[in-house]
Amino acid sequence: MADNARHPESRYGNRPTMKDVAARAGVGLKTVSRVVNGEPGVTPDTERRVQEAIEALGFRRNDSARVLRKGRTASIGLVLEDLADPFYGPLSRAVEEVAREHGALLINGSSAEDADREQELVLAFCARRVDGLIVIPAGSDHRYLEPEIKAGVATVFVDRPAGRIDADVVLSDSFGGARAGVAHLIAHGHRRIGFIGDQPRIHTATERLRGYHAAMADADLPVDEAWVSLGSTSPERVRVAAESMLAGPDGVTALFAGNNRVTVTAVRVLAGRERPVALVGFDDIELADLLGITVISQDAAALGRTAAELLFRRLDGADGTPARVELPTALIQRGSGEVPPPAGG
Amino acid sequence: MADNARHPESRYGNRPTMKDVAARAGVGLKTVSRVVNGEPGVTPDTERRVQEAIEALGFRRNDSARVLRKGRTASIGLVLEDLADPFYGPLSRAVEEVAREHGALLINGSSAEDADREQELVLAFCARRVDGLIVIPAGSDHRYLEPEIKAGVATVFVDRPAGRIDADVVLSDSFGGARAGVAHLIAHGHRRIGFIGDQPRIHTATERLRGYHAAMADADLPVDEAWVSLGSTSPERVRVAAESMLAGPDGVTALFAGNNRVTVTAVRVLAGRERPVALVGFDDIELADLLGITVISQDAAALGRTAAELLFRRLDGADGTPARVELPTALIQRGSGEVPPPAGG
DNA sequence: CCTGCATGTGACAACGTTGTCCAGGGCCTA
DNA sequence: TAGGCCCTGGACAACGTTGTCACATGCAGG
Repeated sequence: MADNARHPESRYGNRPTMKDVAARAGVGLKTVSRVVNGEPGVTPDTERRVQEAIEALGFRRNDSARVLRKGRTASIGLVLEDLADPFYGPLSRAVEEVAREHGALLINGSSAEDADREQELVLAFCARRVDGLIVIPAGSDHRYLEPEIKAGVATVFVDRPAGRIDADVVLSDSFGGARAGVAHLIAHGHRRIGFIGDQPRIHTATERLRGYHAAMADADLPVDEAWVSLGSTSPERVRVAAESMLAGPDGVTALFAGNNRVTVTAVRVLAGRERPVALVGFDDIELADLLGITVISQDAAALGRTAAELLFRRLDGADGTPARVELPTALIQRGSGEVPPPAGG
Repeated sequence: MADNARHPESRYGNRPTMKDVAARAGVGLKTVSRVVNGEPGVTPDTERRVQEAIEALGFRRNDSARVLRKGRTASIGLVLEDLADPFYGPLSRAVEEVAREHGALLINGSSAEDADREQELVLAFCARRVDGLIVIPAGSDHRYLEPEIKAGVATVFVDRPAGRIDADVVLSDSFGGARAGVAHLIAHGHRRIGFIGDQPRIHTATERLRGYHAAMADADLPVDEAWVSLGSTSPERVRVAAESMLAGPDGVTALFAGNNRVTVTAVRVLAGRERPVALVGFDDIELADLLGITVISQDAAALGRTAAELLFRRLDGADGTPARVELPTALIQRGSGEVPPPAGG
C-alpha cells in the first residue's frame, strides 16, 4: 500500500526503473543501462535476460533522469508568433524535420506577438534546458537572453533580428522584395500607390515600408502620407485603411500589401469594387494562383531549414561571430499586379 | 581548468546551481529552493540576499532535475500528421492555448502519415515523461501504448479513433458531414456525383465515403465504381482521378472532395474546364469565400480545444470509461455546390 | 603454477532539485 | 525565569540515470 505511492503527487503508476529490471533479470543496475543504451560488453545471454525483463515490465528509460546526468536534452525550442498562421506552418515543419535528422525533439510555443509572452516561453524552454532556441522575435529587447546564451544555449533568430543583442539571424530580403514589388506596379504605370503594413515595431514591417519608399524615390514619385498605413493586421483596420486610400479621385490606383494577412483582406476589399485596382502582396498564399494575385514570395520552409541548420552547426561546435543570412524573395506575376491604372489615373 | 568542465560531453557552460546561489548568498541550499519556488518561511531580508545572488549569477532552475524529483513534467505531447497542413495549424494552436492555461508546455511532432514514425514519436514523448499525449493517429494499431497508458500517461486521440485499444477520442462527424454535402449536390439536381478521398486506411476517409454512399442510397441513386477514388492526396493523383471521372458524356456532373488538399486540386482542375462542374469540399479553406467554394466545414480549433480539455480533465483525476466526442460539421454555401447539372445531365 | 591481460559485471558517486526532519533562536505566557 | 511554541534555516536522502572504477573470471604465455 505505502510503496504503491512512492510519488505522492505523481500520477505515474510507479513506472518500472532500471533497478526493477535489474532485479527481475538478476543482474546489476549498470548492466541494464548498458543493454538499454546498446553499449558493448554484455554477453548475448545476459542481454537476452535483460531484454525479457524490460519487455515483461514495460520498462521505458526515463529521459529526464538521463538528461540530468548527461547535460544534453536533445530538444530545441521554437518560439513563433502563431502556429495557426499559414506562414509559420511550413517554417515550423522545416525546423522539425532538421531537428529530427539530428535526433532532437521540438518544443513549440506561440508568443501571439507579445513580448512578455515571448520571454516567458523562452525562459521556460531554458529551464527545460533545451539545447537550442529558434526565435521569431515579438519583443525588441532580448538582453534577457544574455545569461542563457553565455551558459551555452545556442540561439538563432528568424524573420526578424534580435533586439539589443548580437546573435545569429536568418531573414528574408524584406526591403528588396518590397522595393521590387512596388517597382513592378510603377512599371505598369501606377503613380499613386498605397502601402498597408504591419505594426511599425515589427522589423519586417518597417523594412518593407523602406522598400516602398525606395521604389517610389527611384521613380521620382512623391508619396502622400495618406497612402501609407502601418498598424494591426486585423481585417477591420486593414479594410478601413484600404478604403480610405482608395477613396476620391486622387485615391491610389494600386496597393502594396505588407504581409499575407493584409493581402487576404485587401483581396476581399478589392473584390467588392467596380473599378479594378492593382495589388501586389508580400508572402504567397494558398490558391493565390487561382485568384490571380501577384505576390512577393518568400520561402518560409527555407527560412526554417536554414535557421535550424545554423543552430545545429552551432551545437556541433561551430564558433565565430554571429551570422546574418538573408534569403532572396521572388516576384510571382499572376495578374493582380499587372492591372494598369485607369485611363485618367 | 578541470572544474571548468564538470560535464565533459555537455556544452552547457557550467550553469550555476542552487548550491552556487546558496554559497554566494551565504544561506543553505533549501532556502534557495524556497525562494525560487515562492515557498513561505523565508524572511524578507534573506529572500533579498538570495534574489540578488540569483540575479548576479544568472541562475535558472533546472526543470529536468525538478521533474525527476516531482514526477510531473508539466508538458504534453502532440503528434499530428503535418504541421504544414493548414488544417493542423489552428488545431495545434488550440491545444497549445489550453496547455498554456494549465501551465504546460507543448512538444510537437509530425508523423507524416507514417505509422512507424508515429510510434517513434509517441515513445520518445513517453521517454520524456510527458504528462499526456494528444495523437492524431497515422497507424491503425496502438497497442504499443498500453504499458504507457497503464503507467498513467493520459492519452486522447483526435480526428480518428485509436486502433485496437479503447481510449478517449474526439472526432468530427465525417459521415454526417459527407452525407449532407452529397445530399446538397443531389438536391441541386445532380445524379452522377464523383467522390475523391484520402487513403482508405484513414478512418475519416472511409467515413466520408460511407456518407457519400448513404446520401446516394437515400436518393435511390446508383453509384458507378468509376466515380469513386480513394488514395494519395497528391495533386497528380487527384488530377488524374478527377479528369477520368469527368470525361465522356456519362462523366460525373459534380464532385465531392474528401479533404482540403483534394479540394484545392479539384478547384484547379475545374478552373481549367469550360463546362461548370459542381463541387463541395470537406474542410474549409482560406479564401474559399472569394473563390465561391461550397464546403463542409469542421472546426479544427474546436477539435484541438476539446481534446486538450479532455486530456487535462484526465490529468486532474477524472476517471471513467473512455469518452467519444463527435463534433458537428456545417455546410457553407458559396456557389460551387449550387451549380446545377448541364441541361442534358 | 603464477603473471598478465582481456572481458564481463557490478558498486558507487554524481547530476540538481525537492520533501522530510531537526536544530537553534526569539517570543509569549505562566 | 522556565517552559513551550513558532519561525527560520539547514542537513540529508531520494528521484533514475550514467561515468568511473574495481572486481571477478578465464585464458595464454612464461
